[in-house]
Amino acid sequence: MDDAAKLQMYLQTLGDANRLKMINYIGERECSVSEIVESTGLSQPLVSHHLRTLRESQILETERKGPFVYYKLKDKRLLSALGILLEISGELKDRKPHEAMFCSPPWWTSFWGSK
Amino acid sequence: MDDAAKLQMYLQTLGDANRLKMINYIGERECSVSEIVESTGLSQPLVSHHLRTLRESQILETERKGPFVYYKLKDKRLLSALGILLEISGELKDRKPHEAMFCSPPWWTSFWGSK
DNA sequence: CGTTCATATAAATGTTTGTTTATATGTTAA
DNA sequence: TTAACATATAAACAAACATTTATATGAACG
Repeated sequence: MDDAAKLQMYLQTLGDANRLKMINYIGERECSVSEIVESTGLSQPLVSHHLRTLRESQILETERKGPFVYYKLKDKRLLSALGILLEISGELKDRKPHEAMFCSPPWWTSFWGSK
Repeated sequence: MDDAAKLQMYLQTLGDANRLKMINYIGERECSVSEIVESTGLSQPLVSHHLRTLRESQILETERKGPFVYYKLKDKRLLSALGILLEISGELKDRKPHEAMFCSPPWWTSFWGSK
């Protein structure tokens, strides 16, 4: 797998509303599956499925603690990149720019409906 | 359309190998469709179709000059963001990092098979 | 051990998406 | 206006993907 393919896979994985919601909720923290299920309002199997995708794309990594499995970002630089992209896309037609969501905390408040 | 949706759309559009190839070829320049067709080796209708997607996502913008239509990036910051993402994804399993493709020229040589 | 809780997987379904083939629109020049 | 070139669109098809429902694995605790 060459670098173009890696980048493509990485971006494709990011380009899903529910997965972005999850990444946004996780941020710089470490979250259990049930926490993500609850905060996103998505079904448990759906969350688990997307988490698998995110893990296989190596965007998230896991650690088991007792009965819980915790997910966190593998590379925090992702937040910077998403910050830029959010800025760019936020300036597109029919809406104006605003505070950055990604980048540095607290950016996980109020935009995605995550609590 | 809220910002989450915009970001999602933006990322989804980026997450395609052929579209990335085209963006990579265009870079900071302004390119005609036939130039892109030739450099990518893709069929003309396919290129035209992807260019439409990129234009509708407001990643590219167009200018007509005589019989030619030129496409260029609407926001050059995209290259910085892609630079970060390329760095991150390049460090993933089964391959090691290397020079950045996006960011500053000449990053459009040699990685995508674009000439 | 057997029950309960947390998470993962499988099969089934409907939708979206990329690609091809064929054709149309638009521009220039003779 | 007709011919030649540049680009765009449409229909048709196949493959990929997100989602649901149902079930399985795995850990803790009585």
